[in-house]
Amino acid sequence: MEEGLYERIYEAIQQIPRGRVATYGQIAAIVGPPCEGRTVGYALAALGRRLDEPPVPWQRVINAQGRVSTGPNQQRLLEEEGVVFDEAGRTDLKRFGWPGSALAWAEARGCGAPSPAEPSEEESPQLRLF
DNA sequence: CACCTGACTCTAT
DNA sequence: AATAGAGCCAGGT
Repeated sequence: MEEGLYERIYEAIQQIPRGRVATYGQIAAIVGPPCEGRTVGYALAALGRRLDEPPVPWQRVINAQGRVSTGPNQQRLLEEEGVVFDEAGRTDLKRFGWPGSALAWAEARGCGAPSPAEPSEEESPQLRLF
């Protein structure tokens, strides 16, 4: 069953937990090429004319600058989920960014099974929620 | 079948 | 830090 590229994008977005945000680029990375940040934006733009079930939490997708792309309404929806924005309308992706994206990305690459021999482990991308 | 639209990201000034 | 410009794809009419 061949689903459109947009469908895969929607599913990736549906994996973003409440109170957490992901960037367009992040979603694109999860879906994989030829999906790019803008493609995600295009897919979401098309959402306005489609009712999906379950609904796609489009509000949790923001741009790489940590700012919403659709206007103050989206920001308000996120604030109701607990996401905090500063006066410049930016949020700290280190705190509210969806950390699960890295895992989803690895899965998409078929790296579900960690290799027994993993040399370079000197520098871990330690995700600190603080 | 061709044309048009659309919610991004990066790099350089 | 802010602004400007270039690159790119899928879906609907």
